[in-house]
Amino acid sequence: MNLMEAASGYLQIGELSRRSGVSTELLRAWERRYGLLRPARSEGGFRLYSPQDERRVTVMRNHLERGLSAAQAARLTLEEAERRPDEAPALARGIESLRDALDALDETAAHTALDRLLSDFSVETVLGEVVLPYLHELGERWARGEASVADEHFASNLLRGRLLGLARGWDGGSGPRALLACAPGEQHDLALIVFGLVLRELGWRITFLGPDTPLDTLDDATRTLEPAAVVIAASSPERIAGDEVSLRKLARNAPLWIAGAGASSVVGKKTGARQLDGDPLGAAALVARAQRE
Amino acid sequence: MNLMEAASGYLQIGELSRRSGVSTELLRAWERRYGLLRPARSEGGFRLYSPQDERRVTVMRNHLERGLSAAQAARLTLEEAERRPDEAPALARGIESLRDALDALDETAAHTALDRLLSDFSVETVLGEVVLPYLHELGERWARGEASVADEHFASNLLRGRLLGLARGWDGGSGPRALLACAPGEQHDLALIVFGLVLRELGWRITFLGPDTPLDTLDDATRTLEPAAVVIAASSPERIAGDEVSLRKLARNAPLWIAGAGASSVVGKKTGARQLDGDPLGAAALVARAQRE
DNA sequence: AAATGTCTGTTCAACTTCTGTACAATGAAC
DNA sequence: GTTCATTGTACAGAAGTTGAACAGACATTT
Repeated sequence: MNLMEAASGYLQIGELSRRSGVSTELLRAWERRYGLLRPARSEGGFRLYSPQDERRVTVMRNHLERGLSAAQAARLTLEEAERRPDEAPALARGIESLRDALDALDETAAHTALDRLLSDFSVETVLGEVVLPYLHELGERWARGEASVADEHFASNLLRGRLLGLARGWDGGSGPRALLACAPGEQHDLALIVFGLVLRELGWRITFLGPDTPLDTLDDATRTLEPAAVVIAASSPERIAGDEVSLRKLARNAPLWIAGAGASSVVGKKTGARQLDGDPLGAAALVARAQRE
Repeated sequence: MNLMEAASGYLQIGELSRRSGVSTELLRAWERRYGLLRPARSEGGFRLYSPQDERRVTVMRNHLERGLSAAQAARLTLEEAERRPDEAPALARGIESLRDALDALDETAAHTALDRLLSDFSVETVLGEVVLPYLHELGERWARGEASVADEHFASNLLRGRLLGLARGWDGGSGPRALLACAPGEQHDLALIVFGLVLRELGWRITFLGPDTPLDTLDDATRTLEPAAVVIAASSPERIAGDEVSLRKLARNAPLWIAGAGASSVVGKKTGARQLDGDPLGAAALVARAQRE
């Protein structure tokens, strides 16, 4: 790295190319064709890329990897860069007021914050950018002993109410049906509700049996409804670990998925169940893709 | 995948084909034959599919799998897409479907839209972000001659019914009492009902005397109920302009507020009445604050 | 001065998509 | 049985898109 780069944090095209894995020719082409980058220039005319430019290249590559055409990827990258100063703070503010309200056990303020968010952003955005991050954070604070049981209950109940409100009518329509339930003893249903909402957006009909569902109840429902997917949420292995036989029976009647930290112990050939990890958004996409095949 | 990004990411036909499992030829055929998709075009003429298009393909496939013919499936898909225009923030979507329903004099659809809104949002949000803006817009269209008397009556009556439904039990509880009435000759009570609902949310008990209330009736009620506030709605000055004496008498027995465009001519020291201007939400907050002092 | 890196502008080849037409399989209508 | 519309698929030739390459001039470093 030369002096200019070291001092200012600016990169020449070669170094940016090495870091990003995009050839120098292509970096110039993206600049010329889509205006993706606006590097400053040295006295001699060399391009000097800022850290923001570097991030744009990363974002551009991510979009390309998802299958967008170069032109679309560039447009989207620029749009996001444009929008970031506007939308991101609004979302951040929303998250903050929601957290403050929930921490203060202030129901009215929490609803107001959610009203605000849902009026400004789509349901998917609110779920993915606010609700899930908040639940994650709450879980971590609870694990560290920073959040009380009361906090956790209050927030869960309030959010559950709102999410179930959004879920109204989610079993209507004509798409494939998914049967959702929490494993026996499992009380945490929020992430599963979010998962159902996202799957609903993908055109599915959702039947939700709620927390603490006995496996034979689930089996009955499976025979009746003949769903295209059955999803069981289990936050720890012991919820279902002893019940491989029931699971195997379930998996014979419908594609069976186990979600949550308790999944890994029972998935596989023994039970015929498949694992759903990661966030509810990605999980929903995965289930939908599997159904199409 | 970040759903917010996906919201504006346009796909070319090849990528949509890979994701949906429908061949490119067939995608084009569905567009040509049934108008199933309406992709935008790039400068060079390439089809650019929106996430809504992607969802339509999913729905179309669902219908086909259930044995419908392609033509029927497409027709159904288009109908459903018409009914469920997603992606927009929930509140904006709600406003639009309410307006569409009221403009079409479609009572069922209007109630459905309101149900949806009230299940997704708090009463105050629905009032402030939907009902009041709609009434305002309707008033303007009426002034420009774009809305007929029938439109205005239909919308008013339907909304009045819903609002009074929300108002059920609003005189119960233990908070301060407000006495609400429209001035003599005044028929427009909707904004006053909204005002009452918001005040109710703030913990007040509401007594509502309705449109066209004689001032001496109001005076009787004031002596009986001893309210913490009396609010008179008057959309034009002549409703009350000649009655300063009655107003003065009223104001001696309870804090008196005059709301609406007719207020300014009579407020002040002469009558002891105070003005309430602006929107009902702000007005309610103002009355509540005044009472606390 | 030599070596290396970067500049602009142009060209190219691989790939994708476009439009339009054609065709085979299916099943309903006559 | 024949006719006909429906529907998924196939192909040809033109055009759009995009990553890569090259040439000749200039910049920077050693």
